[in-house]
Amino acid sequence: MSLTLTKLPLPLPPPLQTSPRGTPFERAVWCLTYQIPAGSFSTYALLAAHLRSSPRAVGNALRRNPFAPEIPCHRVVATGGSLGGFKGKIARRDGEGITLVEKRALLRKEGVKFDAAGAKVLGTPFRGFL
DNA sequence: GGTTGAATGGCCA
DNA sequence: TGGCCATTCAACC
Repeated sequence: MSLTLTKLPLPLPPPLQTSPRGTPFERAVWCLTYQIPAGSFSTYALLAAHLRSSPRAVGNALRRNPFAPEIPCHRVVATGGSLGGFKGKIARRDGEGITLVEKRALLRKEGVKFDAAGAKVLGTPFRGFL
């Protein structure tokens, strides 16, 4: 599906400014993810809706995110509030990794509320994308 | 209510 | 060209 990404009116994350790598679609996903403010969260479905694509492609792009902690991909959860997949770890260039548990802890630290079970996020997903 | 299967979109080897 | 996924929805126990 062809996207009109010739010139995204989106704030370009610093990592992307210095590294113009990635496909236009991936960059679009990363830009949208970067717009999610701390203490908020969004879903794959919402990102997909804005990009006129499918959640599967969004997850694919986030998985290919070369700037794991810089781009707040941890603020993107699955529909329903589930944290979704994280493949257990996010591979970092240093070999470090962020586990699903740390992802949840990070979100909670930013102010995101979780349910009693701690498996789902509470509140309204951020959808104020440009 | 929880689990399984199929559909879908884009990227890499 | 074929296969791989950080999803989602619907149907079936």
